Amino acid sequence: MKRPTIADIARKAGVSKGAVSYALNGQPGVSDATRQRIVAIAQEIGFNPNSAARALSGASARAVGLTLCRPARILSIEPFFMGLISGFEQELAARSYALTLQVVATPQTETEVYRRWWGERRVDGVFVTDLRENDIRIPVLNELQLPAVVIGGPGDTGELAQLWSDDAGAITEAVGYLMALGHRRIARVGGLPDLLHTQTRTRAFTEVCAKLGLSEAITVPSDYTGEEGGRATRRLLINAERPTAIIYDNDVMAVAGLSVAQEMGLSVPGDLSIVAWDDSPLCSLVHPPLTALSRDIAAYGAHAARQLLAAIAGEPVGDVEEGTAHLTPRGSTAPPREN
Amino acid sequence: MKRPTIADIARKAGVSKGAVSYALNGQPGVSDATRQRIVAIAQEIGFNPNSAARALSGASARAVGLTLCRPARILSIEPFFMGLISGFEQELAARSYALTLQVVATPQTETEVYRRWWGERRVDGVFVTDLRENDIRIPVLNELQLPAVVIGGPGDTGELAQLWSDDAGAITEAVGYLMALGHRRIARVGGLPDLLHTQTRTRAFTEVCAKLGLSEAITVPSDYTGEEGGRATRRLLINAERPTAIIYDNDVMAVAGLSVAQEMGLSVPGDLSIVAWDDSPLCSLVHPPLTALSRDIAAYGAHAARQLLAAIAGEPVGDVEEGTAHLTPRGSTAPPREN
DNA sequence: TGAATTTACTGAACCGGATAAGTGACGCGA
DNA sequence: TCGCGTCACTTATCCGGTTCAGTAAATTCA
Repeated sequence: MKRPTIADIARKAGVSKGAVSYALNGQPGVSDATRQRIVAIAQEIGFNPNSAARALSGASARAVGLTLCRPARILSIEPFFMGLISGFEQELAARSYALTLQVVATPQTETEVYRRWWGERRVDGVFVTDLRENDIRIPVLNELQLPAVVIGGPGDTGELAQLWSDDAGAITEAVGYLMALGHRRIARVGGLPDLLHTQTRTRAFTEVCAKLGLSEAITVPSDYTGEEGGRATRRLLINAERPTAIIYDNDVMAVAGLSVAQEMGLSVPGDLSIVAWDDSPLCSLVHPPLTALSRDIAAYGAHAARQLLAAIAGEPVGDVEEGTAHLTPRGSTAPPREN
Repeated sequence: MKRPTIADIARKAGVSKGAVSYALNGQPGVSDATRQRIVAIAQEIGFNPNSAARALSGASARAVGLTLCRPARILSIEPFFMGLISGFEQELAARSYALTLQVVATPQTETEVYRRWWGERRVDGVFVTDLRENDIRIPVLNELQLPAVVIGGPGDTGELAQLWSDDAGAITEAVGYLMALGHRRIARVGGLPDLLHTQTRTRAFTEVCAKLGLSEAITVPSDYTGEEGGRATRRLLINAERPTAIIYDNDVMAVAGLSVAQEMGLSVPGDLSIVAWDDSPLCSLVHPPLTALSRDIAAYGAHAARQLLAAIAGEPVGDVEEGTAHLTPRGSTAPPREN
């Protein structure tokens, strides 16, 4: 089956290729009557502009890219990215931009993918997640002048637009809530320590605990996997002075932590309260359901997509802080047992 | 920054554009010495062929598409798709094919996306998941002659290649195992009933139970979500003659089922054994860890990608049944308690 | 009424590769 | 030594859009 081209439309309408192009793109240079005739013919024969031809003649590729740099077994279970992607799509689909995905092993490979995409003119811009300190991807993107939105800061991204969520506010709310319940020994199982937003959270956690008079605000670094999250929990709970509440940097680790606590014979929330950061259906699935810091990840992604499209369009795009996650109390938190 | 083109390379090497194209694509028509010189220059200036130009001059778009038709909240937590995507990427990245993703709401929209992708010449082929009975996507793909691999059959797909896993074998193994433990009342919480592979599983479950002499092999339909899985579990367990073992069509529902059982005061595996279909890290996270039907989903995806690339290359591609999932016994299964 | 401007187009160049057709130079067999 | 085939290229065309320069007709304005 042959794909219809603007030449086909031009022939049918009895005009030139150029006129068809103007008509379909809403450019001036054709009369309303002709435009309507051309649009009708395009509709009728099911015309879709060849994206390659379009991209080649200097216009945009109408595609944006996302690289995911996590091992497959983490990606498969981590709800965050799929939520983010769903959010991207809401905006992208509406303007018929395609999303190109690539799973990579290292940040080094990510920069290579950016270079290739740029060279191939495959994408008009990219989403950057998991910002690190002195992130090697940032200078590459700046050098290539490839529009990008960086998710997971704030950090030093040069000219690139950024989007992050108010992690300090969220952790203040969580710690305040646990203290109001009567907890005094609160620990945190953190995400990958080299990610910038993990560092932001750690700093905020330490500060807010200090301000509220909690002497020992321990953060155990972890890596977002259930195994590590469980291991970190075990380390925390074998202490004589074990915490009465633990905040986890993602839901997967929180579920693992819950499981470890139950396995050690501790009751949740009686002996240990648990708060999960990011509220996926996972949190409501387990028993007891987990108190979580909820934020609308799809909305977060949609916002990022709008920013990226604006950056691609050449509009000035500032850095944006998304709203604070709010606490959704469920069965995993309660006042600590007197002992 | 200007992208290097073959014209730049041609100028540097003192040859024509055509020679460069032949040299870089391994075509005959240039001497080894010249070829090496050209390749070296391309390397040096970091040349990547413009994908649009390539696609336009009749070659392939070097991209394949995947549409995902599940609501965001299911996608985010369902580990299957991310595992599949990781598998796709293993093969695609190796041959520098891009993966274009689109999240859609209905199968109807999927067909529209296929038409658009075809018209735009954006992809060379597509992955089709969640095959249904009389699936409306199949005739569209056959009409467009768009290469495709259908995952989740077997079913009637005309000329399109198919890949499915041996669900009957897997369920035979699971039921056999539970019977060997002494279970006689085994139920199943199924996935979306209109998906073909769910129907295959249901049929196989009924058959194998009948063959092994289990009179009541109930399948409760569900939709892969935790909520529905939990609800279905509750319905099963309030029966006087409640099952002593339940097989779930995915891990999310199994986890939810576990949670419901515990909430109802039933011990797992003492009062109820649980088997999950598809073994994600989720199964090892909960307490007790879930016995699961494990299959290598990434390998499944990689296999599908190889098939799709072969179909795109015009090679004959037959239907393939992937290996049977094997049972990984964990703490959620045990002999039923005497009562 | 004639000149200037605007409208509604057409024709052709261009983007950057792939590729068919053409062209010398060279080697080799008769 | 002629003719033929092969090699190593070059030249030119094509893919399907976008866009700029040009043009004839219609309209505006003095």
